[in-house]
Amino acid sequence: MGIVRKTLSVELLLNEFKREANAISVINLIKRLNSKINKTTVYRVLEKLEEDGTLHSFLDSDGIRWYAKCNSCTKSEHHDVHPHFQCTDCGTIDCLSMEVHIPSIPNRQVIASQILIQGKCEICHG
Amino acid sequence: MGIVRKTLSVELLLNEFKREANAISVINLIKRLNSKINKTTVYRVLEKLEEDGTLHSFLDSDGIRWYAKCNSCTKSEHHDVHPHFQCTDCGTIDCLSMEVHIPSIPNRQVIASQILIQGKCEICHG
DNA sequence: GATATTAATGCAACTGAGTTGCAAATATAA
DNA sequence: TTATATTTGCAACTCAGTTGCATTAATATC
Repeated sequence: MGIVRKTLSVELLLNEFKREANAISVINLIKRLNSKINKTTVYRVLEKLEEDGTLHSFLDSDGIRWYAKCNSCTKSEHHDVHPHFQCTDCGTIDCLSMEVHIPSIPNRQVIASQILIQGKCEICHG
Repeated sequence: MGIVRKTLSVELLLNEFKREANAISVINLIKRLNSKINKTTVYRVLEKLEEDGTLHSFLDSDGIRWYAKCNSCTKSEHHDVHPHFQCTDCGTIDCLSMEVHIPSIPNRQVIASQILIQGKCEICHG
């Protein structure tokens, strides 16, 4: 159903993404907003923001859920299909603004793909 | 440390992969071998078989761990780097014997990548 | 602005995949 | 055959994420 009411929880969560260029794990968001929002609410608001096309989510190599801003998605069309890059040193994840071409596969219909690239980020690589 | 002793648990688990072309989730293996092997042992043996380069593991879009046979990996070299395809209808996952090219990224060092493609498999696509 | 309606929230308890510590069992070396 | 070191089962635990329900708060209506 997406976000219907402009509540404090929605505002606080959107704020976190305004001042953060990278993706943020749900675990981290729960910690950051610990004194202000209940963890159940964090999960529920994030889910709605994803439905709206405001955020998108994905899992890292440990199965932990992360969220990041969408660039040009809407409620009906989610076209934020890019790889995510996780630094093996600092753990930071960010969205890569590039396309990885998935070749078509005989007798199969490709609907979506999730790509997680692991390596050293700009800072830790140096 | 990998597999050191040829135990019944190792044999039973390897058997499951001998008669299965596709990947198998740990959950499924625990169910299949429920009366024969304790779940802790299933996790531990799979871990060792992965160290040996006999199996490789990955997570699906729900964060559930799956295992599949390796083709040409050894204890020291794991080069089974291929995408996995999960059918959104039947849930089956299999390894795709193709390479997806990950372009090099400025100022970053790419170490590994995990690609999960979702769509309709050969059977469900029909 | 006051009140009714409905969505959103907090809380506590739960779920389920995966892990840990330890004593008992079993494969291999001696 | 016995010693020793690995493997196993069990029970209890961890922790991310979910559920049900009563309470609170945002919006619509009067």
